[in-house]
Amino acid sequence: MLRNGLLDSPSSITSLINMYSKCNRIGYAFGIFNTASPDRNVFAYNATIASLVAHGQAEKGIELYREMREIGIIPDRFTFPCVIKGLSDLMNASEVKKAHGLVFKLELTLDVFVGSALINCYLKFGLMQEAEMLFDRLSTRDVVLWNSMVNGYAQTGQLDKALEVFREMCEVGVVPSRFTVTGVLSVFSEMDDLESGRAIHGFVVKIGYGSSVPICNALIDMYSKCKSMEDAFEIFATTEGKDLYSWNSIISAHESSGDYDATLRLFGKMLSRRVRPDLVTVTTVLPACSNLAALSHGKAIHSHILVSGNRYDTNDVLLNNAIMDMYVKCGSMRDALSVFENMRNKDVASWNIMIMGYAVHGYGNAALDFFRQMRDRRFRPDMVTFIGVLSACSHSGFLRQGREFLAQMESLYGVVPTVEHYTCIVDMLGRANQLKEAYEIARSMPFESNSVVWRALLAGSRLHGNVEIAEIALTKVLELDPGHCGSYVLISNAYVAAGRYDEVIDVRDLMRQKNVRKVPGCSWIELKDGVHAFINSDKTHPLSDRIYAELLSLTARLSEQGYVPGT
DNA sequence: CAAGTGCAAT
Repeated sequence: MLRNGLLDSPSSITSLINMYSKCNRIGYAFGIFNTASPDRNVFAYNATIASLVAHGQAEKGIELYREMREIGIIPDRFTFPCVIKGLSDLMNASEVKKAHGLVFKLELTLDVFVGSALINCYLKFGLMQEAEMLFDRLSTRDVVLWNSMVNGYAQTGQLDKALEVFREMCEVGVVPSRFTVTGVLSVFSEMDDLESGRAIHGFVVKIGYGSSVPICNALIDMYSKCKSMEDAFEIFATTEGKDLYSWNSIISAHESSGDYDATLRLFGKMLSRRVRPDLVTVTTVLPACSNLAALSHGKAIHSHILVSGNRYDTNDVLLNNAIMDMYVKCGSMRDALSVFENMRNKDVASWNIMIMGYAVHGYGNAALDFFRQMRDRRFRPDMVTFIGVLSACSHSGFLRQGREFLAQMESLYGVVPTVEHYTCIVDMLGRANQLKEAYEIARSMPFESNSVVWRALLAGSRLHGNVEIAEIALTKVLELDPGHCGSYVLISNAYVAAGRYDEVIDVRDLMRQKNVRKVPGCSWIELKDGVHAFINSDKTHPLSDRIYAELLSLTARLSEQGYVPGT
């Protein structure tokens, strides 16, 4: 076509580039731009830069911007919005400052689009004063500009400021748009302010935005963050044309309310409705698998990620951490390790997950080995790292090293110990029957003690049948957390271990008096067709006879190996 | 010839 002279004018080239860009064919758009080399004017450059930036290829777009500057093409008011957006994607603050200087020189500062791009960029960089100054100077502040300010404050966590700007915009008579509403709803989600969220919901209906999918999505999220699940589900159920955000929002709502069964169910429903999950979906669903110890579901999601080509960024650290954590919590350190070893980018959390995994599965040496490796590769251990390290010492009985780590974590690594670290130490000493020292630490540690610490001490006392310390610990637990039924069971077991059966009855009485009920123990077992929940002594499962038979033989094999259950 | 803002997970 080009050779035939049908598209020989610069304006047709620009139109063609725009057409391909709109159809998401940036390869073609870029190709047209490249073949049209003698006819490249500012229009062709603008269209191509815009296309590249809009499709996440800011690097290439900025390259073109530099090229057009070098050959002496003067950028115009259409060039800057996409160039600034591109520089903001690349987090290149110094180039933005330069571009801003050029905008000033070319007298384009009063253009709303250029101004808006600059404002958004400064907001993204957290340079609030710069953004405010530009905003104040623009005389024609349209609703888009107001939205940028409201959302900029919302996204940087300055919630009060976001609401202040929102009120100001309403006062000067600018009618909120759909974009305003979603931003303001996110503020109320973050503030856990159900009443204000409901008020916005009312406004949404009144002004006729009720069928906007993004607004419904924001409402789902607001209601779920404000812990009103019924409302969240109601909105979801009535949203016409649910998109990826709708599904991700409702899945996340169930995940954060702790309903992991429903989380997985909704994920399956989403797939059956042919809505394709993305990185956000899987990073929300994986923890649900972890919590249910649903290894096969987790593995299925992992496989789905691996076979989905470029759909997922398999170098994403958070995604890989979620996969590793799932394998750790489902008990497969081997799979976790293989993910860890194949990760190109690792962060402190990646190491922490492995250390904690080895710790709780009883591989104390492996945990400490990973700690040393992480340190040698110049990762800075943090609070969580030391929880893992101390848990490793506790679970594997490395008393000397545990004490050493606690003593050195601040001086050598700059991590100030917290109650949780002391709890690990109390737990460690308790398991090792060093109950006096454990009690001393629980009593005198430099923090307000909490029930978790005393429960750790109680668990240690039970394990070794130390009724005296168990009683002290129980008193403390009940003082700090009166409803905790596990404590009654623990002390009851301590009396059993000490042979003081008459007092076991006292505990049952006490529980009755305090109206405390033991929540039945529950375990999960994964069979071919899914995860099954078992409540202690539950005989309702269709296969319970076979399962209990299997459990009995398992227990027998365990005791042959010298394992004595601590009940 | 053509442009700027929102909602989901860590």
